[in-house]
Amino acid sequence: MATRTDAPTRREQILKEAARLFAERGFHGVGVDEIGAAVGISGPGLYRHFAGKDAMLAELLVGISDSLLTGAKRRLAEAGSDRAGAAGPEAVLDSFIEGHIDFALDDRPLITLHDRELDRLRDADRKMVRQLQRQYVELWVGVLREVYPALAEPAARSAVHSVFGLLNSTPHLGRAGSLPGRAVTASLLHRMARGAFAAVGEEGQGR
Amino acid sequence: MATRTDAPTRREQILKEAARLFAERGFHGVGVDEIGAAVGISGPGLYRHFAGKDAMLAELLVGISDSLLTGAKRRLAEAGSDRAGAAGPEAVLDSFIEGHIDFALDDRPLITLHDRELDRLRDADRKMVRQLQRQYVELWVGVLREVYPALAEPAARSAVHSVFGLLNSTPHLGRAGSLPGRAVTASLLHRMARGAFAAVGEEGQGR
DNA sequence: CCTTCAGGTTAACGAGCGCTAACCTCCCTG
DNA sequence: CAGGGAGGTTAGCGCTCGTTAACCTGAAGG
Repeated sequence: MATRTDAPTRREQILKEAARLFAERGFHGVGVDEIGAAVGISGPGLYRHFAGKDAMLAELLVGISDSLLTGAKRRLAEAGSDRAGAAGPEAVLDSFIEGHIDFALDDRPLITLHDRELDRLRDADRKMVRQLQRQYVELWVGVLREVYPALAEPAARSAVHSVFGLLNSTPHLGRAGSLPGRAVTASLLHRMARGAFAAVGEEGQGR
Repeated sequence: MATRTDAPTRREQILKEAARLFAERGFHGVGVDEIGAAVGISGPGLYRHFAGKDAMLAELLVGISDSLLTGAKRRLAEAGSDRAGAAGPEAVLDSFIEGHIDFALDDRPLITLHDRELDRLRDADRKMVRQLQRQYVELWVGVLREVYPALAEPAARSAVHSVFGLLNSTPHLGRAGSLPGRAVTASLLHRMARGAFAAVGEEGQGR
């Protein structure tokens, strides 16, 4: 039933290494020979698995966006049928934040690619990615406006984008695993995201 | 005494257009012919003004980092001798945030380059940029820990980087000037930044 | 009026890179 | 045991792109 068979296949190896290299040196900055070398084969052997370099980037970016959106949908559904039948929108928002942080911490190369190399896609793929991204944003906006009903929609959308910027800052935090521990970092990011939302959601706060 | 004479010279035209193009399509994604065409001359005429394409990027990135650092130093000094002789650290923090937002809103292409193409520099330039960046971060960390003395230094540094991510999200906000007005956006970003800092600065906040 | 020089121009070279062609070699199946 | 396809290999083509070379030109200065 699942589209994948069993073990981490060659394709996935390639995708993983390509993601890392693209994030490190940029899409144009890495050659197919390097990607091949990273998985033990050399150069054009990649073309047995992908139609071209562009196809790798496309599959990565679509995969990222789809994964984020799917995760958010799942979390929304789970919250709707969690315990008593209706967990508050606050819980959903926390769940969204948690999911995004997990992604940002576990797949840092992907999160880097996500907003860096999108323009290198051909039109069809780029539109697909953007549509998935927009759906993801809309889920956040909807939940956010449930938590803070006074928040206007444009402001909510801007706030969501800004919090994405905050959460996606993980690549800049520790160049070489100097993070003070994954759980600590996750908690810090989570509190900051909630604080940022609260600051725009609760209007009329002077100082 | 100033290193520049008077009017926006050709060099500056080139730098401005190069910044825009690099931000749009990436350093490797734009050719020298395009940069030349953007300022009315064609192709290798650029080499009368710059040693090469790398030199343009280097000058841009060093200029950005230096400008941010210089601005922060000035704001810190101004606050120290502002009115009564000692404006609170909160005012300095607000001033830092305001300055960074101005930069992020006025020079979006540069802010994009800032954390996107740094790895394409040769070692000497990259070290210079990183040193300037670190000094800038340290100024923020110092002020932040004055405002929130309970905040440990690693957490403060992470928080600063994360807020940079938040403030630097401006390129994702409105693709084509769909922002709800510059002042409104600036205010929103400012409140979110303060809210994010407050959330980590004031410990022991349950929910 | 001749020189000089800043600031252009076009032609062309050389390197790098994506991709294809042609070939090889297991392993699996009938 | 034939054979065929999956998954490699190396050689090489063609194009792009950064950079250089050689040449041109108009304006300032003695």
